Amino acid sequence: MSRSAAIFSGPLASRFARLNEEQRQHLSAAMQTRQVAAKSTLVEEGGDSGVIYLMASGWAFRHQTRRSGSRQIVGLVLPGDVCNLDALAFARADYGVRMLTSGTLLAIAREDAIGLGARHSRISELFGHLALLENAILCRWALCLGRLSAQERLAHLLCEIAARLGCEGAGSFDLPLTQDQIADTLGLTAVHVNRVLQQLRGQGVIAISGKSMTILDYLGLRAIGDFDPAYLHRGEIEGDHTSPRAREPGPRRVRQASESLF
Amino acid sequence: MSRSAAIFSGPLASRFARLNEEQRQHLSAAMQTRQVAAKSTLVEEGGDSGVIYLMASGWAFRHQTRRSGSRQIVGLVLPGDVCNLDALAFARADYGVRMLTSGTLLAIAREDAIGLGARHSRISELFGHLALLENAILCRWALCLGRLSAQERLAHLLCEIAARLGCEGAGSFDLPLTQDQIADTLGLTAVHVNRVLQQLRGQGVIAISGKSMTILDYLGLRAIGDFDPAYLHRGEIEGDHTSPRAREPGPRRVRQASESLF
DNA sequence: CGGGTCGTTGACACATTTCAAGTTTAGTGG
DNA sequence: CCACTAAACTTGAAATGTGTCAACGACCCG
Repeated sequence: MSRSAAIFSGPLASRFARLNEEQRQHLSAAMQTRQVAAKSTLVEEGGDSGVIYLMASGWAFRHQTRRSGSRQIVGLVLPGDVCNLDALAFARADYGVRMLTSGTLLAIAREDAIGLGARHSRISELFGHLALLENAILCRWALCLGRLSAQERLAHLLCEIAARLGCEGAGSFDLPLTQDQIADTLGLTAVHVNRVLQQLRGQGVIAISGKSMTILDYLGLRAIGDFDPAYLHRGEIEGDHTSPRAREPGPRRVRQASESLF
Repeated sequence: MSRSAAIFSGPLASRFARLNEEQRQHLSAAMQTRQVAAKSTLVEEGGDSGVIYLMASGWAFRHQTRRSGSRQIVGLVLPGDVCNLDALAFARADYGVRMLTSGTLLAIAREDAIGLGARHSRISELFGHLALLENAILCRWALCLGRLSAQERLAHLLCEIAARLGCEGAGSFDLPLTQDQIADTLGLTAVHVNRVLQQLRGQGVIAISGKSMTILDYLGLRAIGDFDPAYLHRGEIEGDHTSPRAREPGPRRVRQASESLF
């Protein structure tokens, strides 16, 4: 029966579409739902990562801190994302995770997630793909941090958020980030983020009222931020079960080293 | 038998220490050795990623390019690393990979690697851990790019390279990067990299002659770059088979949702 | 009503870039 | 082995994007 359907609803559903009902049952049997408040800390930087969290609803961010105190946000966790995948490999968290909004999490013990991965190749494959998707996003962030101007970075970030939320094109969404947090994401200061936001407003590509961000000219914003959504690989993880046979475990011929790979 | 011992020698051995002889046999049966010249392109940015490369000896870098032409190096591939792990998940490469030196690669067809991962949970677990290790490094690079000064970034990069090469403490190693490539790694210009290198030489923490980089004062360099090697998780991936039983697939009790995870 | 967080604005400082010209080094062909 | 060329490295002066410091206003929540 569809107990799993109840848990994997909304944004989580598409991320876990590749699993069959049985696999989803195994996962949901090991998971617990938890409501958390805005600003609550899910994972302490450098702390023990005994639990892995899935974001069912709400936003969070991953952050690293220097001894000097300055902070860099190294990832945004949107609905459907895993908060701390790195717990699968490492017992100690490299980054902290804090909620931006209140939200609903699914929690699974680290050892249980590892065990499920070991016993179900599709689950472990899914974890791997999610990790590689995070890598792709981090690579792009490195490009933005290293080679884009402040205005370009801001435009790029807004495009990425819109794309990951699935609300591309002109439209509005709630942006629960303070200018301080945007600055820590883009490697800028809050003062400068403020000025650049007003530039973008002045150019008529975005509009802001409170926490609500409206993209007035999506193509313009894309052009400013040099944004190409290919790196997000949307549809590649979610929709892959259009050809599920090719991925089934089982006897498979492995190419011998004598044949040419080149 | 120990054909795999011949293939997984040197730096690759420690990375694959977690696999048993049988699993290494499966991998090596699907792999081919290839010698490549310096500056050769392994993966084209945006191109098809049909083959996954392991670096047995030599250095390479991963890079992404903007439409404007400016380039960011998003990863260094050192001996023992996988060049393009992302091929496991995506058919199209997000980044290009080019050799810095001549080198020896082990190549495996994308589908074969996926198939091996599906049939051997330890292999797929290993892939996952390597992906998460890259993730940890990328997070740190984001912190460096966003929040460190030019001198700090350069010191941090040199510390990271020394640590990943396993030659920590004072010592020399060949650094096959041009100042241009260092600049593209750190989000700076080559001119500025040159100036900062000379600052570090003036402070007596490093010495350069040709391609040879000598760290004269490792602790000083660490202090300048705010470097803490914890994020490299050395020993955690390689040495994990101190407790291999805990990782064996097989019957495992999964905590029920009624128990508390919190 | 009060206090803190967040946003806004201005003037100034500075790290890094840009531009430009040289020098050294490495690679290549005769 | 030398001559030649391109790539890599150096150095200086000037331009500029972003940071810093400081003050004030708006908003929210208790």
